Amino acid sequence: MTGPGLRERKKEATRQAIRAAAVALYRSRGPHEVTVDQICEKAGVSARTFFNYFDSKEAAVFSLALTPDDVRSGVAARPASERPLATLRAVFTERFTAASADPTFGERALMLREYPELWGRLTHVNKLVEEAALESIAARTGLPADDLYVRLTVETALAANRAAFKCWYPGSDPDLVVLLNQAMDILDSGLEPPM
Amino acid sequence: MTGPGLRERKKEATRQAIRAAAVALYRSRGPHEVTVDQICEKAGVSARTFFNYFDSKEAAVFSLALTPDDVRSGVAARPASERPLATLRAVFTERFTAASADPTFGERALMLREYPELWGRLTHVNKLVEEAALESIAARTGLPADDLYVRLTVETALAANRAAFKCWYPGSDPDLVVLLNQAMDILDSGLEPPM
DNA sequence: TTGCAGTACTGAAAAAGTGCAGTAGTGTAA
DNA sequence: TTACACTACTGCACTTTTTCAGTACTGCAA
Repeated sequence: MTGPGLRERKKEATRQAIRAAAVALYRSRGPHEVTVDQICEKAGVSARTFFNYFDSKEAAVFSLALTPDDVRSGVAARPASERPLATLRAVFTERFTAASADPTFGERALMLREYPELWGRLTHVNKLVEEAALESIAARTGLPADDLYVRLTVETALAANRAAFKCWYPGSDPDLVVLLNQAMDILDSGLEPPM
Repeated sequence: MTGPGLRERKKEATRQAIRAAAVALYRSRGPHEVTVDQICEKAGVSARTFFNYFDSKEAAVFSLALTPDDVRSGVAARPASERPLATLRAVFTERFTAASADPTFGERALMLREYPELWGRLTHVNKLVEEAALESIAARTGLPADDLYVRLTVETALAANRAAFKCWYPGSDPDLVVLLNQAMDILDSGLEPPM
């Protein structure tokens, strides 16, 4: 009822302050002009604390809304009878809903639009997410991870993700989750042309 | 140039947060209805931390703008040739100027006006301030602390203090320091009626 | 009167955060 | 090239804050 203790809440607040400061500086000065010290000063935190939270400067900015562990535990929590694509839709929408609560989420999206060269930093993490999804769906269906159906399902779900994310304008309608659901609906309809 | 370190600044911020929360709750709920836990919750701090900063619930609210040590060191810092009343004026105005920077100072004044029964809590501290002033002025003049001139000077200065404080409406002109100076001017003029 | 709930407060241990000193890499100017 | 300044990052000692497990007091109801 009372939620997490004071310690947890303050910890999360610190993490959030660092992230917010980092993203804001990346946006206002450009990724190349930002130092750890500046982030720390803006976040009201010492450099040492910064590195207690993030392994690197980049990590503060690129910690994703969707982690491999999210995917694994999310898939595991869904009923086994569910269609794989429906499972991934549920997991992704659930994660994005949670991410929307993070004030820096929209900021980060805008940052990526403003400095597209930063997309490169995400490829590695995206690959990890994909692998997690492959493994999870494979385990659930009993198929091998390199089965065509499994691969296609995962690729398709991630494609819907990317499409929704790129169509999304943070802070304005429609919501990212709405867009993602629309994309998934289109997939469900077999990519029927929308008339 | 860079001022106190991050640690010192955060410490002061915590102290201030506790004081602000305590005074605000005293004002909004009345002194009797406030618990330490409520103050802590509002200040975003654990109960233990509260007691690391203040010996008691009351101490958070009644920590004075003018402490005995302030008086002692303040007087010692003034030139020995100065008239005792001028010394006390300087010390008091200097302290009140500093206190005005404290956002809770006006709040506390209003609290005392709203709950006059709280004045009683201040008598002990006021006595300590008076003693400090007596000792300091006595030491400076070479007179005994119970000398009439010394006593009168201290009592008079404190009276000016009280008068200014009670005439003052926090947040509006004239400033507390201005009022104190006016009171001291009147004393300097030998309590000439203001025409 | 007894028991109980709530509040003030304390001590000790663990966690979070800071300061410092130092290593390593990188760009830049002489 | 060398030298120097700046930045990223680490290890360690230290301080601050939280958590937990208490004791003591106070008002209130059975």
